[in-house]
Amino acid sequence: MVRVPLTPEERERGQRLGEVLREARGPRSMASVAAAAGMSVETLRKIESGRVPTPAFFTVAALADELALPLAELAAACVPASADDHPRTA
Amino acid sequence: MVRVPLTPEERERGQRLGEVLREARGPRSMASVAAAAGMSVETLRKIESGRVPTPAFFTVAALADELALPLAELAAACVPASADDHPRTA
DNA sequence: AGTTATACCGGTATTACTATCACGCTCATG
DNA sequence: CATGAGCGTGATAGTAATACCGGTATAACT
Repeated sequence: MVRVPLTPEERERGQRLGEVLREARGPRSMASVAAAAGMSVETLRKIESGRVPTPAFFTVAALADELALPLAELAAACVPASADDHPRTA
Repeated sequence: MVRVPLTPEERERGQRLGEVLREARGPRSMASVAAAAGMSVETLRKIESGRVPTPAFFTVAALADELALPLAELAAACVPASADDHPRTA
């Protein structure tokens, strides 16, 4: 296996990412946000629904910027809080 | 064309991303950073060298976390300063 | 009823990312 | 000289992201 398929954990993480983004979009339409962020509506829909669990960095960055969502907060929201991979500051 | 190839601008942006990451890695070896961030050394090398201009969001997030680099700063460093895509506050 | 706007879904096409392998280069050390 | 660590490059393989298309459903408004 050259490229390992996405694990269920990664897919769940993608779902959380999508939920946070949808939350942040609020009442705005998918079309306007997608256009403002420079991507197709299909892509935004798949990201929000979690069907694209690991979007490109700049895709997420453009969305976060457009939605005034801090990137760090967005990344942190995707980790289930107890799954800390760097507990050296704990 | 269903999926548009990456533009030269996107590739340059990827090169800047790689440069910032390499800068942040400092004297640490690629192998240790890649292992700590959960990816192969080849992947890290390609990202740093800009040969992978648009890595996955969580790949970059893991690297930034490992290198103690703020995600927002990293994203901001990839925009050539004058190319502001949201001049509505200007 | 017809139109418009929004959103969801499946399929399809094309490109890009991730990983492994293999080889070459440089430098330091024995 | 041999060896090893670290970095670079190319080929190969397999999965995923992005975009376009057509169809469907719901709600609001004329």
